[in-house]
Amino acid sequence: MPAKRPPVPLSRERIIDAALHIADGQGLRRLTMRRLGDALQVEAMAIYHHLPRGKEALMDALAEHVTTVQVDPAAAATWQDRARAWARASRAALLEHPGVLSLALTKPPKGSALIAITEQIEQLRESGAGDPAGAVRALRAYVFGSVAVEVQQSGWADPDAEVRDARTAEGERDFEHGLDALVAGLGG
Amino acid sequence: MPAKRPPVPLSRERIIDAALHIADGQGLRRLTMRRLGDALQVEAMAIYHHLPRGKEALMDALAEHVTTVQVDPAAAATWQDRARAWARASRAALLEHPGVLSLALTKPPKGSALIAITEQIEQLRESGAGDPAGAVRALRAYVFGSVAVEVQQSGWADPDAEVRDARTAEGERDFEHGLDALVAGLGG
DNA sequence: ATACCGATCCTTACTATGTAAAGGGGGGCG
DNA sequence: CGCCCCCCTTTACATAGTAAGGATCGGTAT
Repeated sequence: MPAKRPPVPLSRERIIDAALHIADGQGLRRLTMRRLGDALQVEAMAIYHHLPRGKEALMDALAEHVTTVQVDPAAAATWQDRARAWARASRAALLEHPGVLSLALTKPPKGSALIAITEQIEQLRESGAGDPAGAVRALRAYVFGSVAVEVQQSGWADPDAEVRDARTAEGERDFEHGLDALVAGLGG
Repeated sequence: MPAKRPPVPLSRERIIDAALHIADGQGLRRLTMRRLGDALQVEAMAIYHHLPRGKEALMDALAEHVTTVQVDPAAAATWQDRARAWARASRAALLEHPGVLSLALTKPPKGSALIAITEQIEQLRESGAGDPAGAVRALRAYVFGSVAVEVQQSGWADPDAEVRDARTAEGERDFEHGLDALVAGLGG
């Protein structure tokens, strides 16, 4: 009497959400197809129907998810303010899921993440930045590095640390401080 | 008839060198105990004698290896020059082994890497930097992020890219440019 | 020399993981 | 009612990490 239907049907979104939950809660190493299946009340192989390339596709999707950000262009007029808004949004997105940070830092941007980057370049160009592509590269580098150091220092990798949120007030202060310096430096 | 001795005896350094070679050449995911054993002309289990905690210890050792840098304090007098020298050395060490970059970015510093950091803080303090710990955090963040973006853009992760060296002239120019801005910003 | 011993390496075996292949059941359409 | 397709399950296999227990060697004490 096998082959029952799961309570709620599977979907790409539900898979990614569950994967993020597991990676954030127990680390990327413990994110396995079978565990992911258990979390979704489904056998592991069911996932392959929604993510045809298996775990590789899952990893790509996770990286894409935490690196895709968009900011309202109307919220800021100068390219400096837009750059800052984008950097803050990126930092927030990455800190929300420290478990997949290594993927975000390692995998080259694809799909929606890549689109978001080109959009950001366009926004900076329109608002008068010189070398907008270089500015976005520098901003991405700054955000990536800041988040990496913040997560390291929050003791997130430590399995027996009660710290489950990588965000700290000190980290935010440092981030804002360096961001101001970087944006100022991009002008010259 | 079993149990022959390997041509040249195993050692922690040889293991780490071989592991770096595999990770750089075929990616972290292909770095397996058995493959590492093959590269060393040894059975996989022999490695555990030199790295008692197994693969976890190996990963820690690799991260430690590419994040341990030292700069001659006599080579630069001002804290700005020392900061720049340290940043350049760190970047070079990380770019030399792009295969283990995700470990370096993710794992908190331990052992010799941690010692090198505290030494660097001390050097900056002695040469007159205000908030040397904050400066080192900012420099580490900048180096990490820059290298991450450089490696991403070099197409290193792409399995069928002929690019086996992540260093580019453009990357270096951007790095130096941002480094100047950051060091300037740290002064205020 | 002989007997022992500890460091180093091998063999075997077990569990966990990713995933290819094929099967089953349920709903919609003819 | 019969057929088919979509979604999920079963089964199976290659590969991974590593615990447990030998085997081999060089050296040391007797």
